[in-house]
Amino acid sequence: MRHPQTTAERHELAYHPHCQTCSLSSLCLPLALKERGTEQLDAIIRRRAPLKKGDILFRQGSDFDCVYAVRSGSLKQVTTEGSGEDQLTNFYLPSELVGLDAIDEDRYPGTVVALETTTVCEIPFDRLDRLSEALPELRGQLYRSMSKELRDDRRMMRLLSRKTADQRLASFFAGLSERFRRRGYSPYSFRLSMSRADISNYLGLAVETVSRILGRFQGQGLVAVSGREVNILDLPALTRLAEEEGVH
Amino acid sequence: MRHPQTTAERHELAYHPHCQTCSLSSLCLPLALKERGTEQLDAIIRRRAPLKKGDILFRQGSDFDCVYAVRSGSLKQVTTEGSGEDQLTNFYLPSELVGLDAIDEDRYPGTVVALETTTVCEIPFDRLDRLSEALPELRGQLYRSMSKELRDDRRMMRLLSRKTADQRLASFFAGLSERFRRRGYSPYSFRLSMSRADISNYLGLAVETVSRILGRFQGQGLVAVSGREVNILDLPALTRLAEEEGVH
DNA sequence: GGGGTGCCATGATGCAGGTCAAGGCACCCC
DNA sequence: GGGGTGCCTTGACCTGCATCATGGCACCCC
Repeated sequence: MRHPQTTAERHELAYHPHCQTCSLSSLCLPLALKERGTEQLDAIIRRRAPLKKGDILFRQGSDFDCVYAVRSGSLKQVTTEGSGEDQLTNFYLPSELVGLDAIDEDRYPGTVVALETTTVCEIPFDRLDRLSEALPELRGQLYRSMSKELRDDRRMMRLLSRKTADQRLASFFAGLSERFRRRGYSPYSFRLSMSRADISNYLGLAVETVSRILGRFQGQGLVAVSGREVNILDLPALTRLAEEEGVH
Repeated sequence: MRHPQTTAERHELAYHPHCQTCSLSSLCLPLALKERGTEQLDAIIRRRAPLKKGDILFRQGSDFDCVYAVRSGSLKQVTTEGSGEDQLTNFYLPSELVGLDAIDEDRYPGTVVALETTTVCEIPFDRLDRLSEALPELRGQLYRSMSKELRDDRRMMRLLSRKTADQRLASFFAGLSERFRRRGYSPYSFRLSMSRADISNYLGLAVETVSRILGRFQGQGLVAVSGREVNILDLPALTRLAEEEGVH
């Protein structure tokens, strides 16, 4: 994804790698915390060397001990089951928490891979849990993060079971656009960090279908796509298309 | 769903309607709690009059204040979006928690309806949250419940995006069987509390497809179905079929 | 009994999107 | 330059499942 604030972030990383000064604190875990709480949270967070594109944050089946907050870049979660093909279950953008679905079984249920150069904050879950005892706001934020992920999953199920290929792609772009907007980036112009194959896998379509529909959208003046560079030309129409009911 | 313990449960309801004596305590929230904690949890739980088939536990969009633990019976969660058709996102069985996906937005994201006579325990979330401050085991159990639901959702996404109609139905029956087994009921013989329409909606199929495939399964000696009465004849084969990779 | 209603089954037909195959373009390394 | 590799696009064809339509059965109420 594009990083208009790259320079600022580099500066911040070098000099104040703390929640207090992180540009994401209003979206991320510290959201509801007061000064003191943020400091305490900060104390248990470990920085990690940036991941390069294709680097693995953790592997499916390995022991769960940390959740990760995305600081910059993006990742995908991939689950392999049985003799089967992979299923891409999620993309993660800055401020989102990775690994919450591992708490229950104490093992990560999928492999998480960086889609580009990516930095994350590593948070040992047992310490986070203990800290959430003393900080009701942190606890609430954790509950909310998980609850939001549940809601998003339900939306995804709806997409997969009731929407046509066109609507899936429209939803995907509208969703990305919205996520960028909330993070302060342009909702109209961005660079995809994921390949067509990733998108099609995530949306439950064939790569060819994604390609064709993107072409069609282009023809209809909805978007302008060139490789991974995306310009959304008619967001309202895209949103309308995404919300229209499936033909089922 | 069938209730071999109905008499015992009625007895329990009348005389000791408490977590301490609930037959589900080893599956439900009190799972990891000690005596003392169970009592405290018990103190904030409200009983509710049993719901009859078709009764609504709460409506989509109404204010969130409680989560509910299913005590007996079963429910479905239905989400209506836009101008559209309903999407059935979940079935809930005894010991499962309903409403966890409402925390984030403070409104229930779907309507929850009883599929048969159903009793639930009503738990005000703010009090549960506060109690989870003092009881780390309760907190852990809450985190685990949500995490498990996240994992189940991912499995559902996989089902919806990669599995054929046959595999979806095989997964559905194998899953139900497993859930009954864990609750101490027969994994081979049970009564569906949901209609074919519910099943097809949940699995992202047409009712007709469900009907046809059930017929085929019957012919193959996998199950014997008569109305809502189900006998699983070859669970291993069903499981194998469910796990086979989609043809995509 | 007759007719209404809800739920399920089955048959005929069509289409959205998967599959297979081939080609284009950017980039890299020898 | 040439050839390899990764990623995307486009075209031709085919199939799994939705859709439409009809009928059966159980149950209820008049």
